[in-house]
Amino acid sequence: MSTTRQQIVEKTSILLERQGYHATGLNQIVAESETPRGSLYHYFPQGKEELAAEAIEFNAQQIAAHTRRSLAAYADPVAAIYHHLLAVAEHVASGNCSGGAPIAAVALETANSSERLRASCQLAYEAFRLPLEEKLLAGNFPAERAYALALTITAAWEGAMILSRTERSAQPLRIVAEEIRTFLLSGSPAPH
Amino acid sequence: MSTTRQQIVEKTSILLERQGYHATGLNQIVAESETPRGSLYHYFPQGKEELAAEAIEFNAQQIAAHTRRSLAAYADPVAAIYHHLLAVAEHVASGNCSGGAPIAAVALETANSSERLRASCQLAYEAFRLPLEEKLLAGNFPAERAYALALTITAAWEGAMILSRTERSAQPLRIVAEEIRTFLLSGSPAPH
DNA sequence: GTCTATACGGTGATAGAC
DNA sequence: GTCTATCACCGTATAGAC
Repeated sequence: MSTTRQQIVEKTSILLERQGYHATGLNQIVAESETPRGSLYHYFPQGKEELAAEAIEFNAQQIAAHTRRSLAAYADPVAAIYHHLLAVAEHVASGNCSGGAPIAAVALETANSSERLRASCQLAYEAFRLPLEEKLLAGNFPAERAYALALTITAAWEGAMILSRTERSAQPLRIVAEEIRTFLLSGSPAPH
Repeated sequence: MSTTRQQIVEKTSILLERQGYHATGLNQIVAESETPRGSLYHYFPQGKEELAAEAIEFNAQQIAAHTRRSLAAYADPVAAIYHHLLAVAEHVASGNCSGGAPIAAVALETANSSERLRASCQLAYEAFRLPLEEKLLAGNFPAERAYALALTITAAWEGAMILSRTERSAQPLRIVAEEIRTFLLSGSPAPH
């Protein structure tokens, strides 16, 4: 797989996360990824929409993989999820981060205007939720509970990302991580 | 207060909710609000940013007022919040809605590029949270719990809005509403 | 595969008449 | 207060040389 192509996709995913779809121009992508101008339409003949769709799917797979690795640190699903969320919160707080809320901006901007990008975002949110759901299932949460809880965690975390970015503070992420932990504990299946 | 001016602000708030900041052009605002082209820079001499800031604050006050009215229907805060969220979910499902997630798109797009709009969004999120917090306080939740819970509800609901828009289904909103109810019940202060 | 040049539409914003 | 005309700029996308 071409390095140039991969560089374009990765840089695009970062810019989309930070600025959203419409604020991210192809000129900026070419400039900041330091790739040849002529390569863009060579690798992505359908233009910006095709590139954005691929960047979103790339971003989603990266996050899903990272989440699975992170959750493997604890056998107990509640502890695993709690520590995973706290680690993400501190990573955001440290500033070494594209922004948090990896695809929310694109999802909101394009849900009504591009079926292709909407579908990519839907796949991405499933990719975010699945590692959580699997971990809860492995910890003996019933299937329906695991689904509803994983969906709720995904929603609460995405919302907390928005609040933290808006307030320029990791505090909302930290608070929501605590509340999620409390909630999961209150509904944990009895150990046997 | 001038009707023309108010029409511009209201239409802008709808378009920002549906499309975000960069996808919403001044031409579209003028056209769809059916206001005179010359009025825009007459009422908003600082241009698009000033108009957007006012639209966000208008939207926030509207939602806060609606939330307070809606929460007044039940004395018990858990029941009040639950029924309020369900009503919003069905309103979104009905389609008579600008989109849900009133300011999330703008918040994400502008958090890193416009201090003014970031500040407006921060105020808006406080306006969303306060009615919930007040209701919980009135129901004898301790102050710190009321704050953390109201913040978490705000985050989870904003995230659920994004998921529902992306999936084109009110199901995420309904599920998250149920989970929030369960969570609040598990942590309710003992009645006396 | 990559480059340069360019077409063409739309953007926010301004000037000046009325 | 409102209208029209116009500005300079930037967006995506394309054509054709190399």
